[in-house]
Amino acid sequence: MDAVETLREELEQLQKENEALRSMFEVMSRKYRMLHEAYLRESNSQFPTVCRGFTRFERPDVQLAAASCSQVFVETEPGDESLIVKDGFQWRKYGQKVTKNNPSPRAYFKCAMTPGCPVKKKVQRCLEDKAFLMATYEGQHNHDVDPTTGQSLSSPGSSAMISGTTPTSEFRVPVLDNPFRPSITLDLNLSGSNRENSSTDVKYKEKRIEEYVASLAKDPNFTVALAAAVARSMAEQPKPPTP
DNA sequence: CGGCTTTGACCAGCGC
DNA sequence: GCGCTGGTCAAAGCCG
Repeated sequence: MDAVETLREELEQLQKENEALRSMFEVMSRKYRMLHEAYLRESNSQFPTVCRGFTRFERPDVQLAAASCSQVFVETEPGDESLIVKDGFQWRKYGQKVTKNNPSPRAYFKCAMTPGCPVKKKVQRCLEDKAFLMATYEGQHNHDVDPTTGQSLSSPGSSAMISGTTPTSEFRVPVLDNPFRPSITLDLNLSGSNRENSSTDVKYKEKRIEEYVASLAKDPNFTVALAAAVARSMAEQPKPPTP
């Protein structure tokens, strides 16, 4: 009988923790919605300025003047194990390593469109969600996009969505002028998603929430990450009218 | 045959 | 000084 009682206590404890986490997540979601609404209001009045550094650039001069280091998250097809990010440029792979914190190998690429182009990129599967590839761009292209491809420019700091080349979706976390600035990723679609409600899935959700809350508590750049999430949300919506 | 990818080796930076 | 880790090099193999 003691075992049953112990289990019951553990269950109650877990329920309390679950409730606490749920409350925290609801607060997060509420704050996200408020920020998102404020962002939409702001972007309606001064859209190009607000979006600088995030997901939508329309002007090539803004693209070329943008930051020299950025990260892109690219969703891949299920079962696609390759580390190829289609971004309109030609890349030569020069190395691959398995890093300490991620069992997936990291691939190293150099821009191969012109011999002297200094741009490099690193591509690694996202640890939290293996459906995503994380590409880190360093440097700036000293040339324009290959006109034969007809694809939009996607140099570091620019963030034009790649049209017609890939069915993937992506959002970009700008690292601005500091390439060593840490960044975190947020999947704010967690609430209200259509995941199955199996027990393993509930545990998965709880674990994810726990991870998010922990990372938020530790990371002073929450605002940056939240802005990136807003940018992602913007990217998934129909393009707002430009003035 | 030339260009690209793969992969083991090598090097530099950093922490202990 | 040593070991660990990330980044780069370069030889070998593959493919069109």
